[in-house]
Amino acid sequence: MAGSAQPGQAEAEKRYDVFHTDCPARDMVDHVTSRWGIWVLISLRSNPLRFYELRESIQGISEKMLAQTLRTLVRDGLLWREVEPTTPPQVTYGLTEFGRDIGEPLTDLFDRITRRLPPYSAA
Amino acid sequence: MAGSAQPGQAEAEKRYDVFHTDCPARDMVDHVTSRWGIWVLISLRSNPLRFYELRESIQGISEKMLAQTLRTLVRDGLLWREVEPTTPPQVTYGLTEFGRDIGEPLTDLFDRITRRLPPYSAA
DNA sequence: CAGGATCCTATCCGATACTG
DNA sequence: CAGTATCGGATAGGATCCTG
Repeated sequence: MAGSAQPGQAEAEKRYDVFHTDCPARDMVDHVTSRWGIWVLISLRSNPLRFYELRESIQGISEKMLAQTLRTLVRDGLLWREVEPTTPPQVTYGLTEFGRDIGEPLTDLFDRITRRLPPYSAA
Repeated sequence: MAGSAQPGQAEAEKRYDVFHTDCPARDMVDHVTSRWGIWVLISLRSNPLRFYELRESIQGISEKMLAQTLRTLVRDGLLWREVEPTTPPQVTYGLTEFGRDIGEPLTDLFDRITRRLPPYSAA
C-alpha cells in the first residue's frame, strides 16, 4: 500500500511512506491489533479453544467483547469456528492458516516485549 | 488503549494473566499496538522523521493524536526525541534500540497482511 | 454453554483556538 | 513548526438480562 496509486496525489514525491486511510490492510491491522484481538490470536496459537476457555484465558475480557472480537476475526479469515449442535452447545475456535501466519509476528512481538521488561518491573 | 495517561490506573483492576500471573507487558503491548502507535513505529523504521513528516506519512492522523502517541512511545523508551531550538523549531523523532527491536515484528506483521490481501487495484 | 440485545458510562479522537 | 488546551460528538466496552 505504501506504493499504491492514489488518484489525485500520485504525483507527490514520496520521501517517506504514506499509509492511506482507504488501504484495506489498515483495517486488517486494526482488527488484528485491536485491544483484544491480539490476545485471542496468541491464546489460540498452540491449540483451538472453546468460547469459555478463551474467556478464562484472556482474563478481563467481557463476553460481549470476546464475541465481537471473535466475529471480526472469523470474518477476516483469521479464525475458523466450529459449532457442535449438542446440548449444551459447543463452539470451538482455532487459527486458520492465515491466522497462524499472522500470529507468528504477534507472538514474536509479545516475546520481545516480555523479554525486555522484567528487569525494570514496570517503571 | 491509545495513549492512556501516565497516571496509572489507580483502581486495582483484574490482572491479565494470559501467560503470566502479572503481565507488565500488557500496557506496553497496548501502546505499541494502539491505533496510531504501530504506524508511527513502522514509519520510522527506515529513518528518523520530523513531526510534520510523520503527520503526512500517516494519513488520517490528527496532530493531537500524533503528539499523544509520540509522547507515550517516548515515555516507553521506544522513541527518542530531539529538539533543535531554531526558528522555527525542529523536532525529530527516531527509534531507540528497543523501538527498532519491537518494530521488526510489526513490520513483519504488516508485510504478511499486505502480501496476503488481494491486489489493491481500482478502488 | 454460547451469545444476542439493551443500557449506559468511560474514553477516544477530531475540530478549533491559542502559545512559544 | 510543533505543539498545548478545551469542547463535544462518536465509539468502545462493561454490566445485566435474555434465549436456544
